Amino acid sequence: MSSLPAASRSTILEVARDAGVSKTSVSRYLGGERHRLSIAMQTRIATAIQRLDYRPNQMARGLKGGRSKLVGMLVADIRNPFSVAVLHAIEQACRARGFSLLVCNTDNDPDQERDHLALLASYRVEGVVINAAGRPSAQLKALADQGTPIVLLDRSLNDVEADAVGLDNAGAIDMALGHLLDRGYRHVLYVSEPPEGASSRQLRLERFRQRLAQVPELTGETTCLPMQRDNDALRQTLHEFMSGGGPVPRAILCANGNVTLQVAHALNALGVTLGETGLLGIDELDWCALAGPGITTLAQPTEAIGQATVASLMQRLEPTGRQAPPRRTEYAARLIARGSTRRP
Amino acid sequence: MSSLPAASRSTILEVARDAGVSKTSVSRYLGGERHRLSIAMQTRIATAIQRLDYRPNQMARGLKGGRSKLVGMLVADIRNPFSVAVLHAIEQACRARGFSLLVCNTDNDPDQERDHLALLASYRVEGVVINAAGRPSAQLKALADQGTPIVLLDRSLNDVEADAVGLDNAGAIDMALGHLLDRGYRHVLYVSEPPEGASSRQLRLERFRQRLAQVPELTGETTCLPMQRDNDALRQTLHEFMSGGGPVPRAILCANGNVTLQVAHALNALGVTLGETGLLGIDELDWCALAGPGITTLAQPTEAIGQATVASLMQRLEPTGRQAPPRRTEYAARLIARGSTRRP
DNA sequence: TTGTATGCGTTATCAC
DNA sequence: GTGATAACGCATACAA
Repeated sequence: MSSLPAASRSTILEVARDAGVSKTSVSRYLGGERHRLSIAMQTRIATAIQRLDYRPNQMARGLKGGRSKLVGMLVADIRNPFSVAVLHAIEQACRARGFSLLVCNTDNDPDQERDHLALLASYRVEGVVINAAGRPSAQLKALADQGTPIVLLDRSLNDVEADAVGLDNAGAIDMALGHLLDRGYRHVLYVSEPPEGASSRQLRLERFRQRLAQVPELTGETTCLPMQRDNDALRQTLHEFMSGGGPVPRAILCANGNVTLQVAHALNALGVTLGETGLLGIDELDWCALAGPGITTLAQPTEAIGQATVASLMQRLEPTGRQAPPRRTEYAARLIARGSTRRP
Repeated sequence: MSSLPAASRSTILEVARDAGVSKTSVSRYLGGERHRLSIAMQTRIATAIQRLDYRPNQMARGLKGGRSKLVGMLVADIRNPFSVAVLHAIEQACRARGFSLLVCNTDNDPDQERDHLALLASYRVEGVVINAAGRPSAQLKALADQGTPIVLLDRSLNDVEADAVGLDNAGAIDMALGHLLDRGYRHVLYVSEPPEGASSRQLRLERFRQRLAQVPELTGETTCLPMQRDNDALRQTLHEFMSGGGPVPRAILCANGNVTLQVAHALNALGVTLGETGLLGIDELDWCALAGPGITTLAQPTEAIGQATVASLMQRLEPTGRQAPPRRTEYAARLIARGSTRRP
């Protein structure tokens, strides 16, 4: 059995010929209109499809009806475990509904984001999930005008009308500060990446400051730094905080998983004892139980977030759901207390 | 400025009309044949494209020439940081060459793998990168016969002719055992996930046994377990190893990053002191420096692996490269020594 | 240098 | 029930 070189895929026409029927009938068979065909024809078509190992060409299908069966997803940082967890849930949900996911990583670069958005449009994706890196409002508006539903993931864009799904950021900060207070900490350093262009970062930062003003038992500071590896600036900042003159005991609150990682590295380098100095991070990471006495975290319900995202999208795809006003879906964080917030 | 509902995207025909030229000329303009057009026409077309915000429809484009500009990637476990790192590199490389990446996660499920492979075929992807979960030989053969280049990532499939890229597994095991020997360990437990269907796991396991037979100073055991969370079986196995009667000092060698994580959790629960008992893991993870005295690892060059993968694919896409015999590209691991292999 | 005509594989609109 | 046939948006052989 010699394999023919470049045996081009069979088409609906070949199936029709093989079965001795018309293209139309085959198309109907595939398009969920079997009930309109005679049993005899159904079986003949089924046989032909099997024999030729026929697979419909999604390109052609998309060209004709505008139904690409594709959902596009823009991820700001594919190496972020939180993003991947949500991505995973989204992919499953899409798949369950007959959609495939075209994933684009923007590496937090607005330029790449713009390019990728254009790309997704050119593939006529039927919906877009975007974990925005910049403010691609123009592109998104173009998509929206074209009738493509958009869901904003984790980060909102206030100048674009779209559903949004994410964490209850204010609630998370409240939960974090409540826990730290419970555990007896009195002075908190909030460490974040620069909040520009990431609404969730802004919201968390804002809420932190707000709560500080409201809760007299608590004082604190904030610092925003880019989080590369071997971060001297971060180490320096932490060092100053640790040796500063504020109230004690002190604690550090990390705005997201990436920050938690870098802060943990820096504290490690500084020889800080976790617990004595509190440490709490937003985002659960699979190693948090392993670092020192374990790092206390606020887990985001990634599965629920992913499911809600796709649910929103699918609703907008229904003829009835198109017009509804934008809706924001928020989920509460879940506290996972570990040794890093247990004072000796 | 009221936004028109569902303002359908403009087509090449509208651009042509707007510019007062023929479709063909516009098509040429976009297809990299501008040099064949008069300057006047070029500018008119450019203007029209801008004004209409025209974007070529990739679906139609792919339909005509079979050039979907899509590369499909099947990843066995999207939540594995190693896979994501390689995925990241592959995406960048594809993008640099004008291709987009259609990513499918199979969750190590051969059924999902088969489905996704069919899906990729239906989108007429021009190449496939597969980090195989099962033995989808039939599907891959169909793709290959159809002329679609395939690259096997990390895991080989011996009954399918395709390029392969991955780690030098034997070399990595040698390096690991050499390091453990250097550091004075004498008895090694090799922990792996079940190797069935993952060639790299098989190769590493085999080599471990082989080296043990060759090196008289070293004795050891192997165990293969599925790596879920809260793994009682694993904890039990490790406990027995630690309290067993073999030579000392003892060390544990983890077959991949996932194993390292679970073993670290189990050792943590058992209260084992790292270093006194050696621990070395294949795959570098970003928290390895943080667990106890730091975990020694063998890093895979994920960037190089990703680049080589795409390079292979692109070579096969050239008319000249189609016929070349399958080629295997292997990269050496890099040792990152930390406290977990430093005896007190 | 530019334009015309045809076809890619599919679905939808008609007729029969 | 079933089958021609016309789009869908684009690239390309061919003609001018």
